[in-house]
Amino acid sequence: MQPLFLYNTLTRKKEEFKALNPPFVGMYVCGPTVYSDVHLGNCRTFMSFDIIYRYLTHLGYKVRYVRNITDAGHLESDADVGEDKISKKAKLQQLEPMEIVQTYTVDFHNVMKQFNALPPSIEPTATGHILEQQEITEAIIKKGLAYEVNGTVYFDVEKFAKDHNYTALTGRKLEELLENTRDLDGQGDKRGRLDFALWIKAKPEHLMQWSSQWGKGFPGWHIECSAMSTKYLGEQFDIHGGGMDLQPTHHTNEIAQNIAYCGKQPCNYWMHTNMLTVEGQKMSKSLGNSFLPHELFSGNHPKLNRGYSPMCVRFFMMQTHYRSTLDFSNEALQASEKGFERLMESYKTLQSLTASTSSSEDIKALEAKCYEAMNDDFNTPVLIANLFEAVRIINSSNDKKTTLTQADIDLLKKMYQNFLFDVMGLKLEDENNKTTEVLGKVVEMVLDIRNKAKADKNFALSDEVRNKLAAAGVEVKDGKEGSTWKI
RNA sequence: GGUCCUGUGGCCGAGCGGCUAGGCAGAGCUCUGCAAAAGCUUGUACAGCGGUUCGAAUCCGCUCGGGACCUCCA
Repeated sequence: MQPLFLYNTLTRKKEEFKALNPPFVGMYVCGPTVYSDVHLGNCRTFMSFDIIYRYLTHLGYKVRYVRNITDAGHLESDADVGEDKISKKAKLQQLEPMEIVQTYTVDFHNVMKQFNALPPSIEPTATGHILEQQEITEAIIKKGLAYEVNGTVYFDVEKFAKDHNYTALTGRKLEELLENTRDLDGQGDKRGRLDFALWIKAKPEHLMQWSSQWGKGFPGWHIECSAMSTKYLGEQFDIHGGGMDLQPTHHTNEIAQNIAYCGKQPCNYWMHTNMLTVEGQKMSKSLGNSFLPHELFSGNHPKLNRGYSPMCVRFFMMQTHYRSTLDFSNEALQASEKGFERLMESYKTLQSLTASTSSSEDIKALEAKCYEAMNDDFNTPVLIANLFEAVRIINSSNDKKTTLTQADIDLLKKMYQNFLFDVMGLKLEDENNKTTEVLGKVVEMVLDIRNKAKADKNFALSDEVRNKLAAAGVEVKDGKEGSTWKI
């Protein structure tokens, strides 16, 4: 297996990936909270990990990819006075909390399918693992690293930090965190300012609550990931991922919980994806500057000139490295769309290339560069740059300006299959249905007639036909060996 | 306020001590009845000011922008 390097947030550098138990790989990614529509920022993270999942699989690893669904509801503030998001929405719409969960889970799956993201191997829900969360909470209390006050259980961060590095993931200093944490309401029961809840006492009106030895309540915000990753991937696994915004609080606390529970770091590699921005600002639900995926597809949004297909958006995202911020704009989207079309067009051209006895291009070297790019922390922008080199070669061979042997043509086909379709998860947009089939025949017939006009040098008529077809959305291109067209 | 990240040609976006990124847009050429497509050629970019070095977009310092986290968020 070829060496793969990835950036580990824990060590803040690129490291060679070594699976704990090859060829098996355990990967956990923090999934969405299903209390409203997924927005593009979520999608970007999941698409980045989709590529990572696909590439690991391509390299021959047997990956168990676990991505949770947070359906138990998180508090609105880091204190036990908030109301959980899911039940808030539920009251608003007069729906059962699980009805909200169901609606948005289905919506989430639909969107990810449109983006051609593979489903994870296991997609566990927080509400399905209440017992596991309670067990871990209890175990942490027994270790003396958590305490119960009035039905709420808190993790004792300062006590934990005496024997362990609480801030390993961020590299911050504990003292600074203690000094800089803002004063928040409702922190009265906590012993330390950094302490966080493992189990929260529910008020009677709280819709989502479960029985526990500490009374009626619901799990804290970080414990679900510890519970589910441990259950499905073991106490230690290979990769843990999520958005960068989860790093300082959610993931830091998750590590603390795992170490408190079983004495081990949950995983060797922590990977974080960067944020999506709109006009320079983080796209976020709370800022209200997010587009919904369907708004992007339809173009039905004040900030968008028109719609962009899911594959175009996926390609657009792949043109930026997962650890860089990605800014959304119409111009950038349009530029990507053109590039994407050219790339996909070249795949069709590749199918009809004629072989020569020798090659004027080094396809093997190009393939090696593609692997090199992906092995360097999943550098999809560089991979795409290499694929555009392949586009140039294919087009130029089609123009008879370069030559390729059959073996090289086959290798190019393999590269497209491997990198474009299997690893990047792009696909040709669907054009196969009866209407287009009939339309194809009609266009061919019109072009036949037009060719007769051309043969008679009746260019006025042939141009008129071409213009009218163009107006109807059919683009005609005249080549040496006849005309081609596309919609 | 604290901690950290970031600033690349008209736009997007890689690179992160010496070697072409790439895409989109623009210009020229080839091909073509014309057009389109495609190919080829073309851009003397690295916020500013200092410093380290034989050599810096890439390392260090300062200044000025932008952003993230510190509070639920992918």
